[in-house]
Amino acid sequence: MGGKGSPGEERRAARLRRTAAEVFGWDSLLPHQLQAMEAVLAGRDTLVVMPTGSGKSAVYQVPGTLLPGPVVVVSPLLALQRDQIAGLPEGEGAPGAVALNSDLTAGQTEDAWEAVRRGDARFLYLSPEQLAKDEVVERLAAARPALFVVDEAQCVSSWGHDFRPDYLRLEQAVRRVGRPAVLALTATAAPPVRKEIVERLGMDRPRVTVAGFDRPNIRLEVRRFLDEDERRRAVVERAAAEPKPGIVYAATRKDTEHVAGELAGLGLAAEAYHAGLRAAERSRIHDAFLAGRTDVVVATSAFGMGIDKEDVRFVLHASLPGSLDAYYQEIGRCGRDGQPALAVLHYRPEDTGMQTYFAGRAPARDTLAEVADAVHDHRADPAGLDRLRQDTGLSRNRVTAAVNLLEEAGAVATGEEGEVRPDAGTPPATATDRAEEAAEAHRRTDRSRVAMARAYAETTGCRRRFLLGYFGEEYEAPCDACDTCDARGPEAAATPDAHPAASAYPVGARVRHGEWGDGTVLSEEGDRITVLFDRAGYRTLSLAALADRDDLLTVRSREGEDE
DNA sequence: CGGCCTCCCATTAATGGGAGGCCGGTGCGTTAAT
Repeated sequence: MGGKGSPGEERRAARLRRTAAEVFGWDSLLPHQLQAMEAVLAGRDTLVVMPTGSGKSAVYQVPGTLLPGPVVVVSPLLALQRDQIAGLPEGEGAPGAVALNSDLTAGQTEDAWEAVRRGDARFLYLSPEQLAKDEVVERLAAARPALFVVDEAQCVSSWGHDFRPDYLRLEQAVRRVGRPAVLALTATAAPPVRKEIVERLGMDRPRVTVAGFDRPNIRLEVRRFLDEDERRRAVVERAAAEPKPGIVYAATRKDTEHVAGELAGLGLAAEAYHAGLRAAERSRIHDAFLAGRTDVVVATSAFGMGIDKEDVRFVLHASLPGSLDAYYQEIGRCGRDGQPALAVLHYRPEDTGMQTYFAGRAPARDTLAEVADAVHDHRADPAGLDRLRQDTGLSRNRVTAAVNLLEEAGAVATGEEGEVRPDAGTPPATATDRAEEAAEAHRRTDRSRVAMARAYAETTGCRRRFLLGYFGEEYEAPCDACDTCDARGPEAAATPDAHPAASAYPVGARVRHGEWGDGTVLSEEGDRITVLFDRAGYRTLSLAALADRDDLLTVRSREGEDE
């Protein structure tokens, strides 16, 4: 930033400003927005991490209007696709948009493609699953897209490994449609998540724009409980007492019903929300909340994406979330108007049990072996995912997840037409072993994320400092807006004095540990540092112990240096 | 891994306790049955 740039940059900035004003009616662009838009317009791969409501969509909409071809936008929810299209300007000079998904009849699908072909639809919204279909990829390639956008890009990391494995196959899709520039957008991504997004999408030396994470108007609290009934009572009482509207996140569908029932019994307009409800019921609750007719929605993690409501006053958690990535995303839904808001985590040590269970599910060895065998059987004439599914009788998702792991293990590779080729030097049994190791590494990482969420719940230091440190931002405590800063007073809560050994392991340094391998130093809190190991996940290490054994953790390079 | 439900048993007949088993979150797309 700073206004100085090459003549090319200046010209691009001027075009972007003019388009923003004339087509979209936006008179000013934020520095972060403009910076990312310039990179996109110049054809660079770009990663943008910016809070919801700060104009993230504009980063592709404005340059997308100026680019010479259609813009593919991968979006995880059909409801989100509809919202995005509804939010685009209409009228003369405005770019058209279509969504391609299972809502459409065959005729509507043809009409949509025709609109893309004629250039009437400049933005084309798709789920990652659509891009798993050869026909869709071929038609897209023929349309010569100028930009490939991945919205809610944290899904690559959070859903790609199991729940929606097509997220890990977007790189193939990008290549097959002609390798346009890639733009990844997300509101919440810790450094390792950013790294994974860049790697998994095959982004090339991307321009990275990260807006500040701190949300100073959100007060942070954690309450610890031993007894489940006491916790539940505390959640209900707090939700009843605080200014409305608010959201309560619970771990299970049953819990949402239970808490919503109790709140309704107190006379509040409270609703339970989870994926087990019928679609009509879900959208009714969603709309009522946005319209201000609901006091409290008690929900599982299903509720949230696409909630753009400014005046949410609190987000309570009725149990430990699976990661701080998820937690920060969820609490980020309150206080968007800048007015005081509240985030309280109600925690029991037992909560880690269920989160670890959720984190612990990897494909069965039998599944991996069957898929590895099927790929090997087709080595003379490599098969696509559909054929592998027929051969194995496994579900589409399972086959895709297994192929992803085999590919990560270097045992198979996907070709230009979606065909899966075995590596000639890797017999199926070896491929299965290696894929299993890759799955185990993901499991360890997921479990270490649960451990980090627990560490947040149990920290005695400033909560804001802990959270921001997780997202790679240094913060000088006290924040004066969290329970630990309140309890200890400004002096006690201040950033603890660094241990003398801390300077040996600066934040961002790449390190190697005797047992856990390579990793990155994420944060330092007094006498401890937290390191994210590539294979072993998050670990907290005592600086005193490290000082005693200076060969245990060695620094390989500092931040910004090449290894 | 923990919570919750069911079942069974004991026993001042209607509840209480313990053991065992099962379930637990996110969405797309496709398809079969009305």
